[in-house]
Amino acid sequence: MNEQEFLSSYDKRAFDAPLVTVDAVLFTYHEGQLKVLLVKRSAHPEMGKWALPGGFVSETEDRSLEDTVVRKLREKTGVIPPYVEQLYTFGGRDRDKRGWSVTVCYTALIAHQVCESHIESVADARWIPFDRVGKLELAFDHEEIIRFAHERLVQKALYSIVPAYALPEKFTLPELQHVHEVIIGKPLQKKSFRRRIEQAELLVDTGEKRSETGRPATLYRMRDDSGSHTFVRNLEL
Amino acid sequence: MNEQEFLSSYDKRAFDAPLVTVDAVLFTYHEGQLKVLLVKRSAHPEMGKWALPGGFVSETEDRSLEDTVVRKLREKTGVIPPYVEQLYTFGGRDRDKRGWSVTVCYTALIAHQVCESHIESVADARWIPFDRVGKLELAFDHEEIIRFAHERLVQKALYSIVPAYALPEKFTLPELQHVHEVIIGKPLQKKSFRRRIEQAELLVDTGEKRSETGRPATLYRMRDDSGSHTFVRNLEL
DNA sequence: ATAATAGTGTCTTTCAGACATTATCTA
DNA sequence: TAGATAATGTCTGAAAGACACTATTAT
Repeated sequence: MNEQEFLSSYDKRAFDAPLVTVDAVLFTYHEGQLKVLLVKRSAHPEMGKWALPGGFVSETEDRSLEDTVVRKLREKTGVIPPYVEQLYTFGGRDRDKRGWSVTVCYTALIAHQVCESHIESVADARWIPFDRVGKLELAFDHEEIIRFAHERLVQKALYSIVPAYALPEKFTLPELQHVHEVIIGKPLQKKSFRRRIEQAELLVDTGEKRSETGRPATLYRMRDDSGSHTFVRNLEL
Repeated sequence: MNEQEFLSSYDKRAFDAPLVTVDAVLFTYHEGQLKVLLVKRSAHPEMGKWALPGGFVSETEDRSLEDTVVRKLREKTGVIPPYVEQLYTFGGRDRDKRGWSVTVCYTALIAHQVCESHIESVADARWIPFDRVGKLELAFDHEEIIRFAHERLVQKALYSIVPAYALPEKFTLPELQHVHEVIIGKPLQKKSFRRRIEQAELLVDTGEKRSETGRPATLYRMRDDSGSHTFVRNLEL
């Protein structure tokens, strides 16, 4: 038998295969807090519980796993988040009552403001403060997944400015520092924080200032590639 | 309908699901080189090409994805590698001619010596120098996966001593440094390399020495948790 | 003694921590 | 002018880079 013959006689459905889903831990920064997007399950199993946005791969709509996660996130937020990165794949016999299952999980970040109106229009989606995730009963192993995503995000906050994707296009340095502080749960040295970002030239001065109370702060914008920059030395935990 | 009723009437096979496989990039250090374990495919598709060790999840044998990868690696090497970590999940419509597929990939490390005899007994498995991977025509997207695993391993070599898992239980510091140098493709400062390992107390002096030519080198053993230690500062790339 | 490899001493450089000081706004 | 917040100056400390030097073996 040659490969052509093999492929034309091959039937994927003849084998037991795990369920495959894609889930996203979408973080944002709002009202001084780190928040996670959760969706109330409207179908069995685990109906009524809060869960991560996600769902099954569509063999017709999706060419890749990224397509799946982006499609799912756009359904809930109305936009494509500027930062989407694969987190980890959780798989096992017992994590879903329907049978052996695999979920490919992503971490995503977005500015609260750009999806606020759309999320309010989606009845089942809500931003939940990260601090309160422990108080909810989440579906499947989604609480574990959120904790895992958070741990990874803490590391990123120590050696990159990836958390900037949780802010609007223009933001101030004190704002960005506060996002980092909220993520890692500890205050940072203002000087150290600014110095490393300046030296690596990761932000562009927009020329604008934002004034609330006190001295107005400079508004910056990320450079195109500054999300992928990693400092050689971590901030202290 | 309640959840019980839902579950008893649920049929996984009623839905189109991607193929799910698990693959491993198993590295070792031998003859001064970094090598990768490859397996010659004996079945369609891509029959005859070199591929990563791996295969389908077994719903009966495996309780988790780690079970699958460990089972597959033990089949080829005869032992369970001391370091197995999830790398990335590659998925898409076109990566496997059988249809939409997902492969959950792992990076693993092992000492050459502990599996040498078993691999020689497995007709289809071979250690390939990492440098020569580009010259082979690999199955599926396995070359891309190996490059990805290597990039991740380079990072680990800069901020951890994870590469030590590619060595036997007892090894010398110059040996370990050379593994790091071969991985990152660049010489390192002897003093810097030793200093950080000593300060973090990651290795235990076995009291033994190894003598080849020149001054005998101290033989060390890893501490139980030293694989998970990360230095706060990277070595220079 | 020489060659070879292991291991140390020590000065320089880099960059984060600490924290005082100055700058710029509003009320 | 006082209060608030933004931004800087500058000293200290920790850890890596560079590279010369010493130590221990075999021949």
